[in-house]
Amino acid sequence: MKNNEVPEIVISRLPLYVQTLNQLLRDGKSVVSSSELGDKLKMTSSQIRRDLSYFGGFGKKGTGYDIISLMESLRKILNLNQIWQVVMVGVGHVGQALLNYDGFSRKGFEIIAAFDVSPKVIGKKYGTLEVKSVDDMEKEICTLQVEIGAITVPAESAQLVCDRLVKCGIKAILNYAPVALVVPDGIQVSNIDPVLQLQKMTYYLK
Amino acid sequence: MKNNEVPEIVISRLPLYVQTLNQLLRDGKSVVSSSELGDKLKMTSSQIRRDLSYFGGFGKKGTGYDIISLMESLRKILNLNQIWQVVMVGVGHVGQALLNYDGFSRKGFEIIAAFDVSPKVIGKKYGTLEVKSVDDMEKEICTLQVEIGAITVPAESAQLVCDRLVKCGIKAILNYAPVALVVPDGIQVSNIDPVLQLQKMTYYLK
DNA sequence: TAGATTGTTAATCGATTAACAATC
DNA sequence: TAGATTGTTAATCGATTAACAATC
Repeated sequence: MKNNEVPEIVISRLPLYVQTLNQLLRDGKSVVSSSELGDKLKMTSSQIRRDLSYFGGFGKKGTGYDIISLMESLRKILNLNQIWQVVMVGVGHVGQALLNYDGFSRKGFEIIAAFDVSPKVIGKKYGTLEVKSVDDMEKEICTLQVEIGAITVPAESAQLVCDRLVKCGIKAILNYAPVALVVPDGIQVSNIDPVLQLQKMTYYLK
Repeated sequence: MKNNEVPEIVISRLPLYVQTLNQLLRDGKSVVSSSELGDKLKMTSSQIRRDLSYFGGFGKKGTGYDIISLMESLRKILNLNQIWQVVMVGVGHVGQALLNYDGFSRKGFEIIAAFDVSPKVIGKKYGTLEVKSVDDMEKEICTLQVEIGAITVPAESAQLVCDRLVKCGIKAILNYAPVALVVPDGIQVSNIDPVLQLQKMTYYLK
């Protein structure tokens, strides 16, 4: 790490730890060692202890980690003890699947607004949420404190939508469009493109 | 790298190169240098040249890379010059979105069978594809030469579905369920979990 | 030719792993 | 106490970058 920042790759593993701890908890366990956790995640116990040590000491020597308290610590580090509001742009098939996906809300992410260009979906309701015209996007969200946006529009319009979201103060973007978005420094982008994933797997096939 | 294998991280960048080359082509360019490509992808030109050099020399000194021929070479390396058949299990909201997503077929991935447990969707047609009962999965696909499976079932049943797919000869799995699947050596798994992506971004927010 | 850019090697950087003293 | 496992440091490993000769 450059100064005293935690490497991004370490951060990206924390949600996996939370997920696995949850699973262990559901299996009825209450304590776990770094090597058990490592087995589950196909990682070395060293790496897990090293990762955690960036944030402090969470275990008890000779015993391991209390699952609930470790999970709580990690959730606090990742800012997961709050409900994060999300704005969605594009209510095609992917957008609709996301609106219907309860995993979002169960994990603390709430879609509070959805926009589209098509009169076919504008006005449509998903639960209590009504799809609005993308023309009204700035008016609707720039005053709110939303920090997360989901882009589920076609590739051609993704960059434009992205620019507009950033202008409205969005700081993190979940991008479903198959394009590499250009954003200013300090804006997080996560790309979800199943085709890229498939294309790297086919290298190993045949 | 251990022996003479290409590092996985290099492989994972190749589809991005293909994507960007496509974009440049659409913009009307026919030649690109490693530094231009690096600018687009926020990478150093060194890294791009190093990555490509694992597979040979594709450029011309003093000039750069012919976009079409580099793209063609990369597509061949990734085995993208064929149509890959995909079997899908789970036709809920996510599965339906995938069935309706034309990006799959446009990029050479064809969903040839879809299975579900629910009588509500069994028999339903998406284009020419009819959803079948998951009970018939083995009967339907074990004899085929499909190598790719998409798991779009709830978390609870994902591992079971995964085991059955592997038994049918599936070698690569696109997993939409929020669980870490356990698979035998040599089976590729790519996880698509938007929540994990969101959870690593929230670390940097607030 | 002169300028540009590749392909490749060596240097650097960062991440992972091994080892072990501390201690529950 | 003896056994187990943490937290941390040092060693190792692998990936990225810089540099440059080759050459289009």
